[in-house]
Amino acid sequence: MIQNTLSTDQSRQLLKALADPIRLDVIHALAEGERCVCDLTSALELSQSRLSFHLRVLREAGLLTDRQSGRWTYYRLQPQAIAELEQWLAGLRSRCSNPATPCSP
Amino acid sequence: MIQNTLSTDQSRQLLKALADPIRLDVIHALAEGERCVCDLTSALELSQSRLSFHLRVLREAGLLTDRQSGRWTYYRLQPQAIAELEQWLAGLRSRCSNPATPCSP
DNA sequence: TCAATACATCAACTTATTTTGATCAAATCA
DNA sequence: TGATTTGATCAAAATAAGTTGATGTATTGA
Repeated sequence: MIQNTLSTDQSRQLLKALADPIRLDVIHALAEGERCVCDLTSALELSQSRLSFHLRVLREAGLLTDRQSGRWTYYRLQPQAIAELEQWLAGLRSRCSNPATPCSP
Repeated sequence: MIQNTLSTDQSRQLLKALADPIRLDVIHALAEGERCVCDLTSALELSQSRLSFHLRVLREAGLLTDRQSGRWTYYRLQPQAIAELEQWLAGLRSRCSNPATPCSP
């Protein structure tokens, strides 16, 4: 059995990080593997500081890790963060027994 | 095989709806079954309009349904909405092959 | 060393979300 | 009927999130 280690705060941070179209674009752009920021900037046609802001949100949520190499910073997905969120949601759902028994007619 | 019918917009709406502590409280308060708004108001110690606002967000995201009975409105969870979000996340994750092959040393 | 490139960060601004207090409509009860 | 209760909705205020343009630091290459 897999243990769910996400706190509610971590989960909320993940949910919020994923609830943004630009950040989903970033995730899709990184689906094939890691890329440097300048590459993402031109691929997504975003200003440097704007992209940097969203990369930080994703990184702080645990969805991305970064790696320095020379003057480039490479970002990479952490798909297990998504898996953990899935598990957290499954836990939430399992607590929602929803007995479908109305309190009153 | 289960089809994932959520659009990106629906998923974002669900993610956003779940990324709020008050709304998670509401979900937990409804875990045992449906409750009327006045009951939730006192259970969660929220002002009426504040709770009403969050109920609407949850309802519009598809996480709750409501039912009128006399002068009460009963809200109930739709756990399948969470299940659909889990599936959407699984799809997102599956697209993140993450080959772990750095572009450069 | 000097100029250029990559990228983080900051402050000011804009936009979106949430909260508050008030008003309103429907249902019920005296 | 008139008073009460439930709960939605609205406008204004408060707060949070995102954007912009500028500045700063590290690295590299000329």
